[in-house]
Amino acid sequence: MARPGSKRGSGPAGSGAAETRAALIQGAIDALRDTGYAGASAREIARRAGCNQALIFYHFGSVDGLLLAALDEVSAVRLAKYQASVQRSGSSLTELVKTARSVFDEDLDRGYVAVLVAMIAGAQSSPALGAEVAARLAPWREFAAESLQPFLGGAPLAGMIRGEEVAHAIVALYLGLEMLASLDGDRAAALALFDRARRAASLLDLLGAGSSVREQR
Amino acid sequence: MARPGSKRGSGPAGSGAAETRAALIQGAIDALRDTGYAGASAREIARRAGCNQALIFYHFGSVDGLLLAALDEVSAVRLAKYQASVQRSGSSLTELVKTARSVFDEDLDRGYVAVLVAMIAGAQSSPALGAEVAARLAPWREFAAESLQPFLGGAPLAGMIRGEEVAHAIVALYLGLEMLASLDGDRAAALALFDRARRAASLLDLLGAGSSVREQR
DNA sequence: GTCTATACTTGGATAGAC
DNA sequence: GTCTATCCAAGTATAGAC
Repeated sequence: MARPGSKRGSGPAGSGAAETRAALIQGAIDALRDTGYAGASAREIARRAGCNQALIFYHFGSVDGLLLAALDEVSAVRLAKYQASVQRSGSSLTELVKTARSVFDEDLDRGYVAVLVAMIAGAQSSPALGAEVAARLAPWREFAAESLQPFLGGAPLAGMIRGEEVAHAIVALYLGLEMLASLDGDRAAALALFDRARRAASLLDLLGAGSSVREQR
Repeated sequence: MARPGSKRGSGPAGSGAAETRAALIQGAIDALRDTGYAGASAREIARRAGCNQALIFYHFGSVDGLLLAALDEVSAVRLAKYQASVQRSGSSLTELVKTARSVFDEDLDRGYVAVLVAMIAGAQSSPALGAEVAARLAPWREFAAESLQPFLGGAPLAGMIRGEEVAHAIVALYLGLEMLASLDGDRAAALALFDRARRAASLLDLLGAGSSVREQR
């Protein structure tokens, strides 16, 4: 079952074109997480991927092209996981917050949100990159809005808040918490906030228990 | 009143050492705001300051040294203004939120928070820089906690929230809103949030009107 | 204190051998 | 598809003239 067209395997494990692409993308994710956009150079990424710097340009055209592919990868993986987790958490706001907490925790471990933050920050250096990053952030924003929507329809707070506004705030808060956690090297403050939110949520769940929380219209 | 030691004035207006330092700091602020940490190179900053690239190393030792001086400048200027504004806004939460909104608006215009965001993001590239940035962020966090403290003591929500937690969330939210606004090139979503918060605050002000909102102990 | 000139390093990108 | 070699642009930093 040896793959054709691969003469030797000094690079990434497996050494087909797909494996090389995957290794480069993972190298880009690691570099963005550990050193930010400024440190995510072609040579640094290739070093982490264990292959040659020229391959970045062969497979992705440019460094920014690779970084955007890395962002795509992160977005796809995380969005799928988030959606599954949120669905599993059912219709209770308390459960949603608990899910958000564990997801945040895993994000910090894997550096997924760090990648997003680094790319948003790096996007300042070119308008074209900014547009690409914005397009990739859009699904996250929609997802936040959709996850919150069931709880805003007939909840006790109805009329006081609008879905997109809350979603915008949640996304901003998520990004900001990641920045502070990475700066401090300490996620305790962020996790404490999630715990506090969970308690507030359980209160809201109680208040809305008999009312129309689960109603559609 | 000609200053000694300055032979000619092709650089910044005035052309004393202090003027040059100020021009470089302003150039660094502009570069960080417009192009992020990755784009804030010695040559780019010097171009914006209208003077020579070598002067950065003469006056500040390194590019990072200048960027930190720029962050110092921003921190000092903004903190002074914030404190004055918050004191002027008195003891009503509604007024505090209104103040926060106008301050946020001005920050986006001048790019002050953009500088902070860029430096936090850029700090990923070196642990030493991270420590310096963290130290400069500390006063902002303390200020947020102090501003909120009068409203958390005996407010209706007392016991549900702790000051440092809220302050942490506010700072994170502020940073995140700045990131999203700069990415979108549109601050409307953020401003709408401030308006929503103001309405919520006026509700809280009403609820706490007769109670111990202003009590010290 | 400020400039020019320059040394040196790193980064993006391509050509061509294999 | 991958590697070596290389070009060129841009970056940090310093030396030395003025």
